[in-house]
Amino acid sequence: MVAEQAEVSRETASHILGGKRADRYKDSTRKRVEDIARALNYRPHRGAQMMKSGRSNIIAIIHFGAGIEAARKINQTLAQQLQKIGYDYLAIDMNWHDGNLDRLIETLIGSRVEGVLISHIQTIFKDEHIEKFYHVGIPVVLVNGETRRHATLVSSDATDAIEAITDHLFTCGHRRVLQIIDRFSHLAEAHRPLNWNQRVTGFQRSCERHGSWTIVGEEEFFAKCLPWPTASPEKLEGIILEQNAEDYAIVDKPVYRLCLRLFSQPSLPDAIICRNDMYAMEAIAAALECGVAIPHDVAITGYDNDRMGTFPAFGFTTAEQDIEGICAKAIHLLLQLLKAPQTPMPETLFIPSRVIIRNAGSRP
Amino acid sequence: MVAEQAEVSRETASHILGGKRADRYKDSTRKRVEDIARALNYRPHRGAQMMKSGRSNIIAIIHFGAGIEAARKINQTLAQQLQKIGYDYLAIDMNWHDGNLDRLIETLIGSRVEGVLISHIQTIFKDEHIEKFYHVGIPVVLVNGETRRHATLVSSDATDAIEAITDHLFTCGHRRVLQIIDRFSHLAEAHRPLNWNQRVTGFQRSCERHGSWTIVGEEEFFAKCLPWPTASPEKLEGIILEQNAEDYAIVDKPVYRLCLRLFSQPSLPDAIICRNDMYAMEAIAAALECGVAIPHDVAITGYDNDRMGTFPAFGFTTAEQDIEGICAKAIHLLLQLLKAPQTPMPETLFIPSRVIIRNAGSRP
DNA sequence: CTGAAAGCGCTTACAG
DNA sequence: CTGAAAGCGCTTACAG
Repeated sequence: MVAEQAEVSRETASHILGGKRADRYKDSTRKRVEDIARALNYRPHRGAQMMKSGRSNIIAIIHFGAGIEAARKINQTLAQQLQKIGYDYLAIDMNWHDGNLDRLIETLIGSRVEGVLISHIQTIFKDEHIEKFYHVGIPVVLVNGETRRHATLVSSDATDAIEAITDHLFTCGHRRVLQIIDRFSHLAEAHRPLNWNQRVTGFQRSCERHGSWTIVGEEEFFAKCLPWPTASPEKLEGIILEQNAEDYAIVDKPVYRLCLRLFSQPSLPDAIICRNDMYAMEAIAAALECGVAIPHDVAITGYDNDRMGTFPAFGFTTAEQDIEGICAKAIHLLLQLLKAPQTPMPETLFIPSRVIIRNAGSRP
Repeated sequence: MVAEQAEVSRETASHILGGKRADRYKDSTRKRVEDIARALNYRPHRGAQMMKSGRSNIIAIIHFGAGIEAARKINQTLAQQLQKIGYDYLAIDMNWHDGNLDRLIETLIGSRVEGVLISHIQTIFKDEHIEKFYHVGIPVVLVNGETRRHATLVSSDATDAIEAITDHLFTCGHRRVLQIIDRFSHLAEAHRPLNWNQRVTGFQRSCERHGSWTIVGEEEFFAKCLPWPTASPEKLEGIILEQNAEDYAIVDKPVYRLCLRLFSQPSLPDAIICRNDMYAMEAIAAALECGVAIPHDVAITGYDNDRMGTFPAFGFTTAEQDIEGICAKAIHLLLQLLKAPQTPMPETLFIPSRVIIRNAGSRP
């Protein structure tokens, strides 16, 4: 340590600079030490502090998909809330990592992070990875995304919001409402993404109340559903159009491509429910390109309340997650686990979203 | 250390697990130690390692504005390139920090980061903050943004790109080209943002070659420039419209608002050059709202090559930064500084951007 | 091929 | 009010 070299005492400096027992010392001594420390540009060594105290005071925030506004806001909110209660955080953007998830986890454990928050977890991040944290006693809480063993998930629930949006569309006079989604109906219920289940359930509930619903794949849709039977114009109908899930991983702009195809057909649906605002913008870009008037010819809705949707020219109906609420809950659970590792935790904890009705969702 | 407790030797474990002198040991010993370590879930303590070796192997990446795609890509590229050469990184999103920049810097110094990369530095981050790193011998390299004392800046250069874009617009037959920008002409040359200078210079160069240019504030523009004098229709003219710089900080969607006002005028410019693709989208949103046809009535151009601009419906001319090149250069300089702290460094190092011509920039 | 020794920079009781 | 002692978990020469 430098401070005492330059002056007098030894770990007196530690007391004074550490702040804990600073009051026990004479003002003169304290001042002297502080001055010297400043002059010598002294900074405590974090590694040494961690080693002694045994605590790092660090929570890792592992996140995916910085491309989505709502996801960014969640990460930011997590970080800010952690800071507010005095924790430091270590932000890990999984998009920045070229594979080697194992090495990352080793690093985090080696850094002695005390807890882990994972937002919008993706399939690369598996049960066995969470397990590594679990083995060394580091609690993990998931924020939006999917469930994993040995971790609690706090997530927004799209069910009610999608139901309300669908209701709204039918109420506005739309007859045929299309929900575009990636394909998971071929998997067993338990293997379908949570969010997928929520969207489909909410949609179905509304459709059943107003009319009927079907679920079809993309090819089947174009082969059998179009052109629409014109028999009963007053019949209300919901259609879930499943695109190949790989399209979402591999193909750039999957919804845009689908809509280009759709909008070149002679008969259109009245409204399209998109998975989120980013995809809603893809639909709108396709509509503009094809000369389809929004919302006159087709209404579009999204999810997430992106900035882009706030322009009246796009202005689609959407839903907003309770970001503060989700983050607060997740951190609360993590803190509980930190204090009492054995606390029984729910597997999932859902928080509803708020619907935002905008003009592009309704007939003008 | 756990491994030896369970088995035999003591710092033999360190050698074997550390990997350095592992070859010196008998296979049997090695295997035994490794097995035990695995069984006991041993992870070296990063703090302790750092303390001993005196090196952290960590570079901090401090970044702003995750809302802009190009900025995100730069941060990601920096991180990946650092990893490739064996460094760990610590990502700091300044948007996540509620003030308290001093505390952040203390933390970083305490973490013994070996170097700092700051991308898209903003005004809150001042010379004196950089100085703190400088005092303790941590080199700082800036990536895009502004210059600071004791730091080298590696940045894209917009000059040539803006000149080429302006040239292109004039060549396409546009007469009156408007560049929208925030106001800095009232400051002395040295205090204007680098990027501002580049944009204005590139624009002026092109205008001087094709005709003339003027620079006006927003109010002055609406009071004096409109409606356009119709005297000489073949005269080519560039106008730099300066909005109040505070608008960009305080007002949401400054370009959108300006364009709403502009598009309600009886006579329009032929083309509008926006600061980046995000603002270009604001202009487009305003155009759609006002029934102004893009690019027929007004052509729009941006900068940064965002995803949104790749849809044909928006498809504005833009420019793409050489992100790989910028990052490689920045890291190269940082490494030099790490090896030889006294290496003389240039104050700034500019890397040109590549122009991408798209339909919305030209008359159809 | 393996172990004893020293020390990285700090903090926390404890004894003056 | 202040200092001597012990130890956090590791690594790196060095000596067997």
